[in-house]
Amino acid sequence: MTVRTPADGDVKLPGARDIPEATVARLPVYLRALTALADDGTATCSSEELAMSTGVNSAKLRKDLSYLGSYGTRGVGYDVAYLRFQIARQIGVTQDWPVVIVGIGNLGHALANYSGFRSRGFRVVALLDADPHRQDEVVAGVDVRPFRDLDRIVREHGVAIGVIATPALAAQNVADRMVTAGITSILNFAPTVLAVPEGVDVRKVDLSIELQILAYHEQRKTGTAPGAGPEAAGPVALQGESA
Amino acid sequence: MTVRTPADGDVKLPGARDIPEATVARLPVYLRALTALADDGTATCSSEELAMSTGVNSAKLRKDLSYLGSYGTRGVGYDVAYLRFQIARQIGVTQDWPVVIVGIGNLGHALANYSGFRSRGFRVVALLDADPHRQDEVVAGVDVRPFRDLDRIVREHGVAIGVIATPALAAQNVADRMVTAGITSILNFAPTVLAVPEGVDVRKVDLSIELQILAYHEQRKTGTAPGAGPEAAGPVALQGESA
DNA sequence: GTGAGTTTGTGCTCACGTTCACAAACTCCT
DNA sequence: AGGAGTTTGTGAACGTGAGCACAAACTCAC
Repeated sequence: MTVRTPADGDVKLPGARDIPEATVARLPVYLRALTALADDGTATCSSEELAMSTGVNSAKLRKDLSYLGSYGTRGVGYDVAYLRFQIARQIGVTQDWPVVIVGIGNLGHALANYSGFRSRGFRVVALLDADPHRQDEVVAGVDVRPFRDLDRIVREHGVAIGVIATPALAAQNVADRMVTAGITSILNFAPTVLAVPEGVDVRKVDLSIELQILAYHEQRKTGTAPGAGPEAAGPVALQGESA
Repeated sequence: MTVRTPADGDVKLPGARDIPEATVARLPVYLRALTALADDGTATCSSEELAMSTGVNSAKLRKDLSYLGSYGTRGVGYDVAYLRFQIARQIGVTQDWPVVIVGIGNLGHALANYSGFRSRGFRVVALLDADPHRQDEVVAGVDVRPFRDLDRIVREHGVAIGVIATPALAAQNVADRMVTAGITSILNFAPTVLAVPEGVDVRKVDLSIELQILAYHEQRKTGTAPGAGPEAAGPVALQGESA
């Protein structure tokens, strides 16, 4: 459809048009579904089928894909392998991104062992922890290094993405150090709001926030109170008025 | 402002007006910030201060809070303890919700040990795993039970919220069993799209999707390729046309 | 080649969420 | 008491996203 435009001024590189944020968030889902189809040996699929297995509306899916380009064939559908590659290219996971994980507690262990990283475009190049007691360990084939090695590791491997799995109190300091080292994208599992300079992206994953959102809806579904116990109930004014 | 409406038909219970989804997702963030302020002994805070520490726009914050009711004082700000209670009440975490975690792998361990659950309105009443080898273990003071006990545990404790931390292949089956047992809210860590009946809420947390979203933006910032290596570059047609 | 059937790509409309900007309501000082 | 300063609550404008519905473009059979 870029071909259709009669006299368009801006000459963008092909495939570099800006994709809506909501669409970007769904592309990985499509990518995963397409990978599953490819593994099953399916060669072609319609937007309806793909929509079914990803849980989105088929019209929305087609519109999402149309932002990448016109990669389907009317009357036929999408070529699974081809579309898969195009999405992977747009996301940028045709090659592996080196990542560092900071904080090797329970969660850090789980992340380091998560096989989905490797298979989906990421490679853990280092596990860092400030605690010297942990620095003997070898987790998932990668040995734990002292946190002060961050700069060197980031430089050597060209790391752009960092994962924070530390307690909340350490997170901001870790983030600052990451930014100084040259990391520009951070995935934060610590329950804190991080302050970072312009140009650095932060995404946050927070377990208890997710649960609380569920609790809100759950409360609306059933009466009010959780569990089987009796309730103290009552809106109870409790008004304290400033101190 | 409900008072303002001249002749409104629907008589809702006070505090039961419907809150926009985007606002609901931010309430837990406000709650956490207010808890921190209360622990510091702060009695009062303005929307500007609260906005600062939660990383949102102050106007948005005020509008969010206005959906709960009119709990501030003009010229003064919000009473920390009072607002905190009101938000907790709206979310429904004034009492603890009992939850079950299914799948005690690396991630399950991390979740079971996560102290933020208990302190933020949730109580892990059972850890379930289908693997008999794991059923001797005691994790975080809770012992691991066989998955088939799900129904009984849900019934006994009045569990409404379940967490899935199994491999992708097992997730749908676990979800089905949860729904049958009476669970109506599911937090899914497995990288699969779950099919559930109407009335059941599912929230998904997917590590590699988060990383892929970061990768997309990272790719736009720097040139194109990740790491320090040389690039194969080129948009390369690679057009395969069906198989 | 032509017509019937299928599936994509997209214009349009509506709903939701964000942000601005300002009146209303409060405190504090004189 | 009154005015200056502060902060909330919200109407209104704007931007983004979702979904419908349909023309355009393809395949296949004859």
